[in-house]
Amino acid sequence: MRIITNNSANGLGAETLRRRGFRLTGPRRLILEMVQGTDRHPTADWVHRQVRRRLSRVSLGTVYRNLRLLVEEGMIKELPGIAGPQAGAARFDGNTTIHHHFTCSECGGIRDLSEAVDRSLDRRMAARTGLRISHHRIEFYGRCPACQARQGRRRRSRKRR
Amino acid sequence: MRIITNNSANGLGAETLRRRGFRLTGPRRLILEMVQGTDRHPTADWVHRQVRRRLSRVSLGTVYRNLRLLVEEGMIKELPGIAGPQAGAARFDGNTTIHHHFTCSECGGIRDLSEAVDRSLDRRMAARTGLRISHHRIEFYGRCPACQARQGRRRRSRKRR
DNA sequence: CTATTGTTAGTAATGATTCTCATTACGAAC
DNA sequence: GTTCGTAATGAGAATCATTACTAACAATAG
Repeated sequence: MRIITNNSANGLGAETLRRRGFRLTGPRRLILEMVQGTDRHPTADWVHRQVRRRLSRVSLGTVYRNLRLLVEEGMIKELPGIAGPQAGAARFDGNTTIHHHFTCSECGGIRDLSEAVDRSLDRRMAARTGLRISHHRIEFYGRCPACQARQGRRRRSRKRR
Repeated sequence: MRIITNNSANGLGAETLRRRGFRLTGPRRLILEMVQGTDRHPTADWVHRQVRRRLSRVSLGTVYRNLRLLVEEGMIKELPGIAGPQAGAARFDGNTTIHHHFTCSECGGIRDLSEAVDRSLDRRMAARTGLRISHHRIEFYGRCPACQARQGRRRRSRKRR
């Protein structure tokens, strides 16, 4: 499985941003870089911790404000949260192309899948249901290699979140 | 599009419940009925309001406790939350069969789709990635008929949650 | 009947997120 | 470079969803 990283390589440069009516300030640039520079589908809190390592006075509110802004501008995406353990916190994704996910139902980790997206599925489903469909996303579930290694020996202690 | 309702029709009767070590008490029975009796993928809060109409002293804590319990017992499911407006609250589903969803990206409403699930996709993806996949779920996105009718005239006022 | 365990309402506590507001940074015009 | 309007920020309060805790009560086993 190839992990899609897709750093930097989206068409929006600093000029585009300025044209759109907002500046690429220090905190904002760092927040964007952090989300784009990882494939961990980070939470706001994780981004905050990372940003602080370089700009220590950045507040959590600023991180949230800018994550929302970047989502609105289409520069990053917000994932539908995961159910079960670790739910409750929003996850963000610097890879704005449509792609599928594999979610480990044990540890809650999410991996991008690089498999091609079947656009014809949208058309077929639209035809059958009469709905206007813009796109779809497939979520695969199972146990990730790491959790498999841990071989369910320890009877799965049910931990919340 | 057919809406899957699937009330009542799962193999677990009252005896099974008792055997499993918990009683189908008044509040608990109502909570289960409410989730199974709707296709709205309700939040805990919605269930609470409904239950109260019949048993007014039921507390919100009881609703949460029992929803989690019913999920653990496999009698209902918890959905991966939706992104964007209205995110932040867990959604539950009385239809425990694997099925796909259509999410309106405008109002956040979720509909069940009755289309067959392609199990071979799991096998193919597992072969390609080496992951152990138990199942998948397809989320379709678009605007629902109701929101389409509202024809984006009113420039979409961005409401949060 | 009595000990044990399950269930509850009510409420406090927590975690994630948003909001408010006073302050600061920036860019354009003078 | 001073001034002015606006965008952006940090800090903390407020809000929302959820969980944890507690004391009381009910069902059940022995």
